[in-house]
Amino acid sequence: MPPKVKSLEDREKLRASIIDAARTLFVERGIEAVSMREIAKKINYSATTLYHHFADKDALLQAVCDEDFLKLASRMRELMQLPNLIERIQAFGKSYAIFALRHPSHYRLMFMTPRAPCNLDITQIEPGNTEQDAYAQLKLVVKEAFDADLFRPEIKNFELIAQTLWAATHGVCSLEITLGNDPWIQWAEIDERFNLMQRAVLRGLLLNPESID
Amino acid sequence: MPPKVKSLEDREKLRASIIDAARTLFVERGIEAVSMREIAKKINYSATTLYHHFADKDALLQAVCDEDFLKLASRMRELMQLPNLIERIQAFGKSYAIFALRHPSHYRLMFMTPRAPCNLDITQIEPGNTEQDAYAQLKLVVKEAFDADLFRPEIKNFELIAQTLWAATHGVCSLEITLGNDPWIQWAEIDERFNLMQRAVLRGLLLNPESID
DNA sequence: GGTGTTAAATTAACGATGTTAATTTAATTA
DNA sequence: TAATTAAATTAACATCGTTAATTTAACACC
Repeated sequence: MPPKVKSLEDREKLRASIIDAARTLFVERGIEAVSMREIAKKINYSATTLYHHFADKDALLQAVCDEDFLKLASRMRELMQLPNLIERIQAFGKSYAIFALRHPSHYRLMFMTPRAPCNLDITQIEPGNTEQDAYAQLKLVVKEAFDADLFRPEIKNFELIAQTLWAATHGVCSLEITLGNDPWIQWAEIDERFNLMQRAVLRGLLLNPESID
Repeated sequence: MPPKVKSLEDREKLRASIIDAARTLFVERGIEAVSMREIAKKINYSATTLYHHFADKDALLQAVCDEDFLKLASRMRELMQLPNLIERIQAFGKSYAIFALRHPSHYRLMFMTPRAPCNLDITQIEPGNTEQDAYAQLKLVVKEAFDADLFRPEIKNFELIAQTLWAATHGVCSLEITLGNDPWIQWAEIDERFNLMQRAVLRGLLLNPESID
């Protein structure tokens, strides 16, 4: 018994519920393990209906990621008001890590899965827009600190600094996600690992490393 | 026209050729995009033959990874003779990164794909054996440097240091693999990113950071 | 109020996948 | 020569992403 002719609002609602169902399942069991049919069944629709809202599974995945990117960006945005620049950078990293470790499957989707080079065509997110793009925000803080000569002078490129800070936190989080439960490694506590990484890399980048001791 | 009754040597040879074909295809096009039938066709066998040598696709994948882990470990092993401890640590990181970036799909298989917690049952590799386990080697160098009091004294746990060094390099490499071609980010040169990370994190960990300037 | 038109959903179907069952082939053993 | 058995094959199954064809029902107009 198919209903008919929906308002634009209803269409939007259905689209959102598809995304939510997809995310829940992706996060629960991994992307490849979830079929379009399952996603559809979860919201009591037939599989083909999904194709009226998304071109294919990849497009649906991209939509899920988009929402998550936005959420991450808005969470990050709250930290931008911290007055002390270095504290702001530290809080930024910590908040990012908490997001990653609380939503490991989201994080895997977003930053650990090589996908078609971030389909700029499909994605809704405008790169560089600090409202939407967490990386753009990181660049902003780092640039401020860079302009205030807080970093070692031989580093000429502030974007390189941002990328290094990002990679450091990403390294800790993604290793934890991939191998955190692996008996092969006797992992130290994740907090210890994160803290040491953050302190070490900052000490190595800052002009006055003792300022964070 | 099926041949028949193989010597144990022949069996081993076929097994190896399956692994090689699988690796080649996995690396070329990614794990999920490659079917058992394709792997089989590449060596002129039917798909079911693979199942006489590997329980399923995952077991075949594990076998591919095992070989790669061994290769990585043996490559690392050559560096262990460098006399200077810090140079050895640096060379270790560099060699690791070169491996990761030259064989991104291998690397993805090995360190970026959450799989059943490193099936200690299935894997051939003995964790801790420095002949087979690159991480065990890293621990060894780091412990030596730790015992020589090269690191900051407030860091009490040498394994934590090893894990931080690993995460730093992994962060740079895995971001490059996932997003290196993404127009969203204006990446600095990968060499720059690697070098800055290595210098920064070492400076942050070492008792005498100026020793690497 | 009936009649098209059209959007939204459905069922049916296609080709490909991982995997299993049943079968064939041929070398070894008795 | 006959029986056994390992190694391979072909056939088949259920499921996947996806497309085509079809049905359902709300609206616009006469």
